[in-house]
Amino acid sequence: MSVDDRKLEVLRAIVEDYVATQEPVGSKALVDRHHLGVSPATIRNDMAALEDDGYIAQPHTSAGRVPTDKGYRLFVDRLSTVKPLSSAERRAIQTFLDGAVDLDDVVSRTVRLLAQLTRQAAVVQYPSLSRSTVRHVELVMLAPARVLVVLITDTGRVEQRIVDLPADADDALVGELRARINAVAVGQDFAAVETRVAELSERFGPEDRATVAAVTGTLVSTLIERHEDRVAVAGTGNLARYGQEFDHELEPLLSALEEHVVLLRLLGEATSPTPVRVRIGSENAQSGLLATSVVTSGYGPGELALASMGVVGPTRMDYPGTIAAVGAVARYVSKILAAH
Amino acid sequence: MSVDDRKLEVLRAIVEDYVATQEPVGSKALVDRHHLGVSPATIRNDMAALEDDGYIAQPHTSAGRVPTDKGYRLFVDRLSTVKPLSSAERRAIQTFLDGAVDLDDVVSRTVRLLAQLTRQAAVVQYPSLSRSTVRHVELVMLAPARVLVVLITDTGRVEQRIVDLPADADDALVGELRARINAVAVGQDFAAVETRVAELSERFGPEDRATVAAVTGTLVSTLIERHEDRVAVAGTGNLARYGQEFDHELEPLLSALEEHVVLLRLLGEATSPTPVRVRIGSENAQSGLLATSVVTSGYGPGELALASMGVVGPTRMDYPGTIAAVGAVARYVSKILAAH
DNA sequence: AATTGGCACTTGCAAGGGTCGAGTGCCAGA
DNA sequence: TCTGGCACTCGACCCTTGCAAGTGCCAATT
Repeated sequence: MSVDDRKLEVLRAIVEDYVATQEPVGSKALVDRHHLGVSPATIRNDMAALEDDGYIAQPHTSAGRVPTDKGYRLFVDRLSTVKPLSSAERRAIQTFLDGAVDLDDVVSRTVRLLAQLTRQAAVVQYPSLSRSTVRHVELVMLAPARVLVVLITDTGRVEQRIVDLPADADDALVGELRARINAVAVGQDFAAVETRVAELSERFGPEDRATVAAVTGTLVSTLIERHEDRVAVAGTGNLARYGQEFDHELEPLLSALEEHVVLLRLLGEATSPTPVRVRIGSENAQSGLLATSVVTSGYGPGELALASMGVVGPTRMDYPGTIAAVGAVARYVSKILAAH
Repeated sequence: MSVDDRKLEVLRAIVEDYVATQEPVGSKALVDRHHLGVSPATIRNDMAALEDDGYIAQPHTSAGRVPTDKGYRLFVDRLSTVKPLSSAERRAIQTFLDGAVDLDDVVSRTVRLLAQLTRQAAVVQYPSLSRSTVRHVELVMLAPARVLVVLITDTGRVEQRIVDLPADADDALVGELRARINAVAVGQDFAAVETRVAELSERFGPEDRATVAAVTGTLVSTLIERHEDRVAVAGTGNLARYGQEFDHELEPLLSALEEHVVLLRLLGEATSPTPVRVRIGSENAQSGLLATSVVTSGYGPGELALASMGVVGPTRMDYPGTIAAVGAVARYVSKILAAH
């Protein structure tokens, strides 16, 4: 085993021990717990080198070493092996998710499942409107000058809005409008709907154009405004267990978890479902989250990821286990959505 | 001023000082800060009596006194005067809530507003399905054997469910079913809908009854299952600020705030919008919430409260301010709902 | 050149001990 | 019924000390 290899092995051991014990780890404990075939003094030299390179640090002079964000990054990228889920966990995923009745249920079950599996805070984004397509648009007259617009997407998501019309409308007009909207919108993604629906009012007589514009305008604004999607959060209590660790940082963290805008940025842009991404500590560049790591994965029925899910926890988390859990849940949810 | 009156005055002073300083309050500090016209020794006697009666307690022998749950209860019931909101707060309520575009928006704005005003965790129940009435039921065919059921209530709430039919249906059947359901359901409360819709299948031919039953069954189960309403939570981070106080109790508290079932029980049965209710510490009889008080108020457009809102905080909270804030927000939201 | 054992050094942490001060309860006197 | 005085209790704080973990460096060994 070459020297560099051993240094990496030492880093791996430090990360694993530190994650397990939550205490700075020294050279002696390291040789005791892991059967590296060398003496503590040798390890000390390696540790000094690792510290020079910025992978580990000591909280104070006479303490053991603690991994830095950079150290965790190296660990995640090159040292961790995928930890397969236990069969109990696998079963938990199935039984937990198979009972879901609709999209809302899938999301709320998923977020609770993730929180429970990882014992951390979980975040699940509702499938993004912007990447899904329209399955149906329904117009319901509530009053002569009031129409409910219901938008149904191919992911099963439903959005509704009430429109006050500039003038009274009758069933015939609404019926025609419904038919025309669906004719141009069904099966299209949202960007396409936006342009195609805008051209609709030309097909109607001048006296109806204001009404048509009110309805299509609402539809388009629903597409745009709700573009910033909803997210579900669970397991914030799990973070309190690490209370000591975050110390006084807990409050901004909890606040951040309530800010959906922040969460969406956190979940980031999901492009394809497969790879699980990890953002560690300061890589987040998000004020309340400098002491946390975020493990995310895209998910969705097809090749494209419609949304993201992930967990938020302390940087000293069990990365292999968390990555495996997030990946497995994302794959399973994707399968469920595809079957729908 | 009679002796009993002074004892109550002492209790009031203790509660106010303790809430302000978060530290046990002694006899000397009491006479200094409040101009009771007597000496510390006299206060001590009163305090001893109050302690005998269980209104206050000392954490340890040589410390000052702290109110007990019973003491807070007496304070809330008889000693606290309503603290009018500042004009800034009043304005905040208006500007914050007036921009709401739909029911979801009203609820999410309300919960954030409450959290901000009281600097505690806020909980708002969505207007209860069970007490509202049906405004419209819409059926949308998604596929020959698949129908989307959309339920719209008079509070503007929309619930949807997808039904897989036992056999293919055509537009005519769905149209007739839609008409009949609306004929018997619109304007009715949910209990009535449940019975009246059940009788519907008799009006259809035997070959369609299974289809009708599938749709009406789904409708009814939506009424029942979604009966347990959704709640919105905000401001959990505010609780972390009291971290020391709750000590290790923070985790179960956060967990409880994620359990919607627990929250709904906490919000309790709202019967009429007006009175603000306060549950103090052990009165909650809810495991994670023994160190917290809950201030709730019903709200709704009419005389009957459709739902509840409230805040959760430490027992040592500013009761007059919190009660005023919750009451004012509840009244304002009720007004908004009535105007809708 | 890499590894190792030894050794001096640093430093946080826990325990012990002493002082301080806030606060109490009680009692005698007004 | 109230008040001043007094002895007492007990946690908070500070300081010291001993301890143990862990380090860095160096000379010796392989």
